[in-house]
Amino acid sequence: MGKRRIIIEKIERNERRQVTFCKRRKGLFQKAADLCLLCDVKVAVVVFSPAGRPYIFGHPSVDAILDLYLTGKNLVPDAHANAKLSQLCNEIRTLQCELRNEQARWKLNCACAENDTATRGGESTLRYWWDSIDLEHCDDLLSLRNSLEKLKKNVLKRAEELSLKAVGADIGSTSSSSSVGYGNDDEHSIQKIEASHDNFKHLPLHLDGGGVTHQIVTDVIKDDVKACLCGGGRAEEDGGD
Amino acid sequence: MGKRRIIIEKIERNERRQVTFCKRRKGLFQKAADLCLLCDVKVAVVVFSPAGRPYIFGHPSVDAILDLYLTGKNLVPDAHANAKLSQLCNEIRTLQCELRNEQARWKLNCACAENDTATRGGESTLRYWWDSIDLEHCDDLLSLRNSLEKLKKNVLKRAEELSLKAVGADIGSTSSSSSVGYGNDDEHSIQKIEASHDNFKHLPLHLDGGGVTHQIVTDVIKDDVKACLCGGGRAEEDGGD
DNA sequence: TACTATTTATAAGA
DNA sequence: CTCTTATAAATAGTA
Repeated sequence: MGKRRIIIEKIERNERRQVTFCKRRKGLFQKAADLCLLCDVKVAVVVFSPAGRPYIFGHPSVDAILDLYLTGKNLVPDAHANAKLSQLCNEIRTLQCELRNEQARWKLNCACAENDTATRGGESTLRYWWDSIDLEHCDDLLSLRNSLEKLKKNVLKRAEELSLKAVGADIGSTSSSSSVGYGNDDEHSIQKIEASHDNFKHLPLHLDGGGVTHQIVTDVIKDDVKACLCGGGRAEEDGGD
Repeated sequence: MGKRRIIIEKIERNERRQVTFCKRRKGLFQKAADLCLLCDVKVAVVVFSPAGRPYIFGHPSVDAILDLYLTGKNLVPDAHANAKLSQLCNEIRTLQCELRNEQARWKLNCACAENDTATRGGESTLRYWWDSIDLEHCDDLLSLRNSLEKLKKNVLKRAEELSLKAVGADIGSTSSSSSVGYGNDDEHSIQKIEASHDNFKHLPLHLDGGGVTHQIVTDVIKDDVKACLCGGGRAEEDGGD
């Protein structure tokens, strides 16, 4: 959202990074505040600058929310599984971000090469410069895409195994989990975890909503993505563990 | 950022609120992730849905960050004062949000009244419909503005008193605060708190950056803002407590 | 700091 | 939910 698109990676120039930190920290806190008011929810945000200086936002208060979170983690571990789901989704989102970066870098190269070609027949239904890249006809990206397909299958399978292992016994028992304010959202509940596998059928493009259930899945993803980025070396085995 | 501007207040329609919650939660987590990568900082976000379901984001991990925060709070209280500053700024931001809402509501009314007038001479250098409101010539808003001026002075004064009380003794002693990773940001440090009063000279329009130092200030602000919204009843006394 | 040109995020609608 | 579209917000680069 600036004068030009940027790659989401560490900003090396110190001063610029500092400025961005201020701007985006403010933005983040504002978003958090909006979320609180609009949806009537509790939100806590803790940010540590590189130097270790803490910045916080909390509604109704950081400490109250952290208490709630930490207490709940101990008292209602199965409800807490939900949190892990969302965390996993977020980690995946971060990885996606890195993937997008790589893709963008490639496309930047391609765009330079195609530059003259594009100049004459400039019809420009394209909204972004990388729209002109045809994923199907780019060998590098094609292999990347294949790797992602594999990745998707791996994740899906792991998710299934792990969520069964982690919450299997709890699914169906609708009680015993509303002590500290933990409970069911509207009409949905823990069963959502079961349904969440479906969301992973859309990986790697649609990760929002559901989730998976275990740290290991993250590791799998990290390895696979790494493999993808290195040229699709691994990510071949379908099951493993 | 939608088809039309919305007021930041609780969405009453249940289904719509749920949708917004999902979208904005995702957005918030995405922003947090971006901040981590771009600025190489640690971020933890905890969100509790109305039903008490927890959603979290953390980099490197929620628990690690909460540990760091809670530990630091106990061990290095003066460094932790920084956090309180940022929290205060955020509360103010939330209040500002409410003010904006009131303003928007007023302007919406005004806009309806002015509607025909605007239709003919439609030069439209205006980017938003409320740009057509002239603060100087609107009696209601003028009194609001006056109240805000008073508010600003009150806050400024309180900030001074309280930051002296809270950190006074620590200013100048540059040691004793780098145990848990807490330390000075770049070249700035606790002295920043001292300088932060300056930021309040820009209240109520520019609240980012510095901060004040105590809960009471928040209360003052809340009272004054409330007074402003009720028509500028109080917020007159300059010193008070 | 403030200012814009742009890119993002999202409120509605299908 | 998911996808699209019209708009409002956020913010990168700049003076």
